[in-house]
Amino acid sequence: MTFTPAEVLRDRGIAATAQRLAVLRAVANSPHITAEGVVAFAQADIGAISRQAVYDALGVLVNKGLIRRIQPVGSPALYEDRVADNHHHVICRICGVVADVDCAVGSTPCLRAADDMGYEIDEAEVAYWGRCPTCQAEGRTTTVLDTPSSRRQNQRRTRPEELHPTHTAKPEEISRAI
Amino acid sequence: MTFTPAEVLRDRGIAATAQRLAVLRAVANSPHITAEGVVAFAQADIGAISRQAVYDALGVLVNKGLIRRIQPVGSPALYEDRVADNHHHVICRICGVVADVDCAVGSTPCLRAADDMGYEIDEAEVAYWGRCPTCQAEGRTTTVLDTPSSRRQNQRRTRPEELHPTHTAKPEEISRAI
DNA sequence: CGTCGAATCTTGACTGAGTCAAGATTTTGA
DNA sequence: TCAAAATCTTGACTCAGTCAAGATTCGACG
Ligand SMILES: [Mn+2]
Ligand SMILES: [Mn+2]
Ligand SMILES: [Zn+2]
Ligand SMILES: [Zn+2]
Repeated sequence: MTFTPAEVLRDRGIAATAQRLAVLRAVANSPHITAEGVVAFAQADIGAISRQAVYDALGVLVNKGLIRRIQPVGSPALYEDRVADNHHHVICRICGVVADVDCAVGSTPCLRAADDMGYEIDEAEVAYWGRCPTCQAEGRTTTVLDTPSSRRQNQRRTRPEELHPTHTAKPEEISRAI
Repeated sequence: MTFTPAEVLRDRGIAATAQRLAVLRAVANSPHITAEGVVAFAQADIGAISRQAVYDALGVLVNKGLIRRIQPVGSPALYEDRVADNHHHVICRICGVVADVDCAVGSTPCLRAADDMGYEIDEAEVAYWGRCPTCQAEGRTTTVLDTPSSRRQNQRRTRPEELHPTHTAKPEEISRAI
């Protein structure tokens, strides 16, 4: 037995409104979509929906585990319906495009810190940073994500590893890494 | 030979202004401080400084590698001067407090995705999520980070793993994890 | 030392992404 | 069917940060 989206919503204990169903379709249709993107899609889909309703729907759908919210630095939140698996995201430093990646290290990689500082740790969230195939092909080496004022401060060609020093590694170190 | 902060700044090719030195002192004084925190500290320190000057200074100091910016979800950016090593952050889901953690898996953990999607990956950024010792001691189990509207939607006791499904693991899985 | 151009700082308006609050509408389960 | 609860609409509002233009300061050079 397969369930309609409306049944899935009621099963989770929330009302199956036209707005929520439209939001669900928007997210299913375009992975890593922004809230504004959902607004546009859903308005085209069902004719009208308020921005607040979209934010509310995205919020409960995230809480109920039907969709996932990711919040890359420097970008508004993105939503996707790929919730069943463990996956991370790789973000292009140049153009900001986001892609899914599985993690190499088993099913719960990096889920232990060297010293947990007394915290009960239940999740390790990983964001990979790099340069996407398109930006490589176009030979782009400067970010288009910087603001004009930071670009002013930063006339030299910025090498990415200078921006994000943590866990920076040379290619051969990457090969060695577990 | 040890260098004065002013010398360090000039060495990196930027002017040693009173504002930048005050920002540097603010960050050195309180790890994981917000920009607003820096404004307050620096104003007490040198009498007056504009908010824009603080943002500008934080920006160039980050670009020059003298300080590090971290941007936890749901929090304004935080700044610290611990830049020499690889370290990550663990964030309390209940109260939002941030602590430093080293990563367990060698010096470049998680720096390889299963499939790099054609990206040139140069960094893996890890955020650990959990419950801090204080919140454990106080027996707090509900977030104080949610907004009122999301709290309205979310009457049941929220178990953290329901909020952040990625890399969720039971304790025994954590023990098994590399 | 003084000077001068570049770098930096101040001021104040402005933006994007998201939230709040109150009242109207819709959904659901009895 | 019908009311109570949940949800949606509207429009103001907030927060963190950015923009732009002009004033001030820094520091390399003479
Ligand atoms: Mn994804
Ligand atoms: Mn830190
Ligand atoms: Zn790109
Ligand atoms: Zn806490």
